[in-house]
Amino acid sequence: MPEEAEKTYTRADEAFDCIQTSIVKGELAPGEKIGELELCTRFNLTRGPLREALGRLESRGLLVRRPHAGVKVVSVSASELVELYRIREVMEGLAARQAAERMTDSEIADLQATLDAHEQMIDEAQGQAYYQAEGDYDFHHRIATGSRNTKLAQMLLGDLYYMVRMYRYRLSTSAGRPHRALGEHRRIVEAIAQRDGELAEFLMKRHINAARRNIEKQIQDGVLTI
Amino acid sequence: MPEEAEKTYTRADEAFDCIQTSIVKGELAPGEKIGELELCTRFNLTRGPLREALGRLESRGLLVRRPHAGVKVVSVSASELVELYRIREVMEGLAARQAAERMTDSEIADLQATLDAHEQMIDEAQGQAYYQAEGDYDFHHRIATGSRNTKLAQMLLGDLYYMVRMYRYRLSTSAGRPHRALGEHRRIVEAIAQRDGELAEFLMKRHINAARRNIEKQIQDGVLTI
DNA sequence: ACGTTTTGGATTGTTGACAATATAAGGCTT
DNA sequence: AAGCCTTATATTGTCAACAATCCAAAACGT
Repeated sequence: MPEEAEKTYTRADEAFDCIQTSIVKGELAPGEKIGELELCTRFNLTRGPLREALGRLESRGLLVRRPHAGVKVVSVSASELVELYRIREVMEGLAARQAAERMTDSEIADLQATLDAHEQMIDEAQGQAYYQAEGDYDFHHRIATGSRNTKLAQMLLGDLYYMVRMYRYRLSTSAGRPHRALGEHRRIVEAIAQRDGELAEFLMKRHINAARRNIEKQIQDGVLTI
Repeated sequence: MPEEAEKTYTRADEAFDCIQTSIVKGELAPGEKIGELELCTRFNLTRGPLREALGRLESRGLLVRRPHAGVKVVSVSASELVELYRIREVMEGLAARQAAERMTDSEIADLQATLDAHEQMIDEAQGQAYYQAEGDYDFHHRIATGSRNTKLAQMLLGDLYYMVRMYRYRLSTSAGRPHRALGEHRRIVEAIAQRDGELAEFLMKRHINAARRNIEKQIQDGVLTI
């Protein structure tokens, strides 16, 4: 047999995943105060593992906790969301540069293939923001892991993306943006394929910059109220 | 009365702080396997709060945990340490730029004052690496918080610095480096005082780059074996 | 009627006992 | 003698009861 990376899952892991996805999907709204007992009944577990999971979620910044007072889902202000994109800009810029230096040829080929798939998704699911977002997430995910920088990938995938995705669900991507974003993705992968790390970094930073400006515009227009 | 931000500390918070500092100070060596009972007796607490603290520490990447097998302190390889500095380069570059835009005049004055204090420390405690490291930490800490970017500060202060400090204790700063580092700090603060964000970013990136090269040299020379 | 204090309820923090699992030692087979 | 399997121990994961704390509603005084 090739490889059995089967990790035994504990109840706390389970709780962590469940609550995290619930927050990201918006089933637990930002700012909402949640009781431990309520969570226990909802996810079928006892308070021991739950509290361990809450500790992890707090440390990741998805929850805020006041002793004896309870837990509530973190609510990110509009300005804080913009700040998140400023961080993404520099970190993913680095990830793109290191990915250009370190991704294998087959990984790059895979990446190009997924871009084709994304294009189809955009054409088919015309305006289905959800699938566009998933495709975008997939792209950035691959670059992060492709950087071969363990901590960088961990910070991007484990911290930033979850917070960004919390708001992806309510962000209306403006009309032409998906196609333009795909084009930007293509150029980034081209730079990576040519092993031009400097260019990949530049293009990735500009790509996220554009996304940030798009959000700032929505905030100004009052479309996005947080 | 002005403001009472007195937070009630729970046993789990206590455990978290204790274990974290123990790891950073090297009292718990990297790679060391530690039992829960041992930790309980050492820090005088029971397993409930302890496990919550362990969850937080794992999520921050200071521990690795295998179900039913135990916890062990994370051990960062030499190459991973270098990668950490690559992340610091871009993130602290951003922090410096935003600090230049957002720090108050009095904060900047304070920062300049601390640099004077650092200079004295370096002169007095000739070669006392510990105090140099603390001064250096203080400088970077102030810039991170001065950026007014909550998440950025959280990631730098809560994640990266602890991992870097784990190794600061065993890194021998090369002969002339403290003075040169102080000079670099001075120029960064100058740029911030002039509200030149672009320059501050550039200088900060170069500063951390130099620190990284210093470490790489130590690794090559075999001084630092991880 | 409004603000302050007090008390009750509910929720969180903590504890110790119980169940499940991995590591390690010992015996068996080849 | 070496390798595999079995078993025993110790450690971790889980649970349910107890204690401490905060929040809100009611009672009191002004």
